[in-house]
Amino acid sequence: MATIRDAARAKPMDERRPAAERVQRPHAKTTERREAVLKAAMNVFGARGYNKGALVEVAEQAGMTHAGVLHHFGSKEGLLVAMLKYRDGEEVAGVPARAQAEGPAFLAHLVDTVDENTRRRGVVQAYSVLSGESVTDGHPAHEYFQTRLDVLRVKIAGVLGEVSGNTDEQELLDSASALIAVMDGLQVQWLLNPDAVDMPRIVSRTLDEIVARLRAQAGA
Amino acid sequence: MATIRDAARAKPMDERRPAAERVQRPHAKTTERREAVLKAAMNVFGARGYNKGALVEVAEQAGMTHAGVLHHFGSKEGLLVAMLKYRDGEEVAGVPARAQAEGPAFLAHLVDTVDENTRRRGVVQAYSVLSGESVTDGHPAHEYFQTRLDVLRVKIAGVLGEVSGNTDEQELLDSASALIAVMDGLQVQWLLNPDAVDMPRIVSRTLDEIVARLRAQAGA
DNA sequence: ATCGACTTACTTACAAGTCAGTAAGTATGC
DNA sequence: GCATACTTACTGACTTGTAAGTAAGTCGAT
Repeated sequence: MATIRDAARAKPMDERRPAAERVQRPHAKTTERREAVLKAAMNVFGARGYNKGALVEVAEQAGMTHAGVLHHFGSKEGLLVAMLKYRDGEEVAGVPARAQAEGPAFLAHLVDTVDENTRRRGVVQAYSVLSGESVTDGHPAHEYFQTRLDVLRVKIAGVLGEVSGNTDEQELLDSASALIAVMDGLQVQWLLNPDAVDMPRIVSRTLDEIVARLRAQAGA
Repeated sequence: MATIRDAARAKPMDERRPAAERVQRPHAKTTERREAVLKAAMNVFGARGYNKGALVEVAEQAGMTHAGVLHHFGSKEGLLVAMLKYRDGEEVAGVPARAQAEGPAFLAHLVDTVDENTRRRGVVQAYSVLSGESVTDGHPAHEYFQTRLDVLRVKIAGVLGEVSGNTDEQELLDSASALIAVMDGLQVQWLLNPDAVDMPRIVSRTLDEIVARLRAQAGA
């Protein structure tokens, strides 16, 4: 997104900060309106991707003009980043115990999430599209997915260690990588052919296998 | 890409077919030039994605103008489809025995490919970006990836059956889905953090586990 | 072998549209 | 009265695709 030409075009840093970053927040319904925009962004970026998803369409779905969206988030990139953060926050707020759960509970929640996802196609599509796009040069979500995956890998490796009693760090990280890969990879397959792939069944079976093998290795 | 407006704008069907589809192919170096364009397309679409990848950049890398590219492939969509087909053909031609291999040899070749891919970042990136994009509404590569995954799933399930002696169709297809998911999912993780993920090791270990479990089930 | 008819492989120039971002104004809550 | 939450109007950059022209390759008939 950020090319050399963009830098040349940029105006001297004046008061261009988006509304949300400012100190005061006078209007009562501001948070509400911003959420409407963020939800619209999920729809549009999920359906069309970040590059092809247009601000006008996001704005329309939120009931304002595209300039209104830019008023709130400063730039298209700002909107995407805000949307990603919002999504994370919502998941934590909506299902508070999930991310904080420890041990077996965390793994159970992982499988539950996969099951819920079969009824939330839009969310799955947004995740798959954006994580695919994020590996391109200079994509605004690059860092987000990078740290997300790193954090998740370490977290899962830790829990797998707890559950299995295995202490081989490399083995635990590899297993975590494989589990994440199965979940993410299946999403794409499921989106392209929902009838051919039973995500929850395959994920839970894979998880069982991984834990069983880690236990066996720990015992040996 | 194909909207209602396109249909209205379309000229009466005259001689608008791209060069390649015509009967005669006069110039000797045509195939060579077309290949140069297709390779450029791999680079550009791999680095930026299909939506953000511009024809001008493809053309530049191939040493012509964007109108020249359109002369050969008719449209941007035509170029992408041709590129996808070319890639498949090249793989078969470059490693003739690979796709046709049966039984254990096929599985060994899968792992070999993963290993090779660690030295072909561009190819991996193109595949990951485009397969992610392909789940969006009306993406030109949607059908390509849909059938590619379906074919691969059935093929792998068949080979897993041969190798393990297991005859549970559902189980074999699930295992195939999981194996494909691991390979595809790891690619994204590897692209985002190459040092954190050892693709060949994890894939071959996953494959071993899958075969072992299918054998155990078959024996029971 | 070579001449002429035709096709191919491009180029430059343009059309038409899309998109993010800016500037300036208005209305409304605080 | 002042910042906020917008809107309208506009700009400029970039897009794909088309039209028209030119040079060169190919081929059949001589």
